[in-house]
Amino acid sequence: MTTRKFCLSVLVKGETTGYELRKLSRDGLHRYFTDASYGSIYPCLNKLEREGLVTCREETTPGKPVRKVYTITDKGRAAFVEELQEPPFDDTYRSPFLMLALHAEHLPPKFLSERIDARENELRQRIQALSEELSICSNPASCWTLRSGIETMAAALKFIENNRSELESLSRASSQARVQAAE
Amino acid sequence: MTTRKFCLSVLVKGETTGYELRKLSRDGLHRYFTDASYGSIYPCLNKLEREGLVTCREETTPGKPVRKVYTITDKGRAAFVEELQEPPFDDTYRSPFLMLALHAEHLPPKFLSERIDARENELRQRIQALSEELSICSNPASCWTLRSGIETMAAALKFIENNRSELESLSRASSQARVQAAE
DNA sequence: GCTCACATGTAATAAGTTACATGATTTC
DNA sequence: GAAATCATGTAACTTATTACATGTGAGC
Repeated sequence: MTTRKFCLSVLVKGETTGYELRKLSRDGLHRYFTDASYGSIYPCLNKLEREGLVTCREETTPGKPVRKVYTITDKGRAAFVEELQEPPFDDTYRSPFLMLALHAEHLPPKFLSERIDARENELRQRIQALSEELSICSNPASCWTLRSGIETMAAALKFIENNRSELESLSRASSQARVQAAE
Repeated sequence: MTTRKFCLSVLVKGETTGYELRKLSRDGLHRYFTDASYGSIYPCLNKLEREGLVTCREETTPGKPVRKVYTITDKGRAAFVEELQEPPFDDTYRSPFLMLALHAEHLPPKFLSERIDARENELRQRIQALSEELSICSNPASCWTLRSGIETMAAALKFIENNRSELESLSRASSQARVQAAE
């Protein structure tokens, strides 16, 4: 259902292909909604076509594989607006990083620091990606959504930057304790 | 795998039951990591027991159903620390709310406003729940994680409060346009 | 008398992931 | 010559959800 909404969400804004959909689900704004693989996208597009919510045409560019370009229909547009108004509504946040933070005392200091670095970089990259998208964005609702993401992630990043030393101390302290206990 | 890490994450901090695990996965800090149902928790606990990572004892309180209380073993503790250091590490955020924001123009103004209210309330409730947990929290790593969650959600809430009118205008404007087009 | 909280568990079903299969072109 | 990008798709597998099954006690 997530994949379906995601596909329709992209398609109401314009034509696209399965290959592009997967990229969109990993790179930009749509990362907020899904992280879909080929194995879910292609069957989904076929199903949408069977239901008459999208149409498909094949495009041949010389020297490239055939692309199947999907276009949403009026029926598809109506169905999407309907489905948007159906539950579920609750946002979910799954954070392997915060799971690590929670158990910082049991992790090797080096591993923890590397993970914190990686998380900071991940946030910086995503903030930058969304900022770039924002700078060329003309649709007001898309801009709003991008700004929301940027500000939230900026807050998350700032918290880590300001407080990481505390977490790293915990890891070092209990790491030393383990070494001493072993002696 | 999410459910497994979640169960072990709770169990390293202390004994618990399947019933409690489900509540924890919905209410407090652990909402960040999973939202597990009985159908995933009970089979997971049985598997952990078979693997020797937890032990189980039955507790009978007069007038109440039998509770199966699970305790992590040394082997379980070691396995958890190992598994924590395995991928995946990427945080994922799934936001049906931002999906609505993105398509604000196509939604009825009343529905949108109700959803924004609901999202604000959801954030306020979660911030309050985490703040309460923080006020009685003694473990430094747990405090860190709670504060991280509180600050990030506070930023998300503030953004919505400051910018919701913009989104609501978009919805009203296109709603009026649809009415005029119909006339 | 009804509903909620406590408490465990299974079976059918839905959904998505991973790995595989295929193949051309471009870049290093 | 290797790797990356473009491009579509399937099959086996894993995982989790939903609904069901069962039963007690407390509060309204």
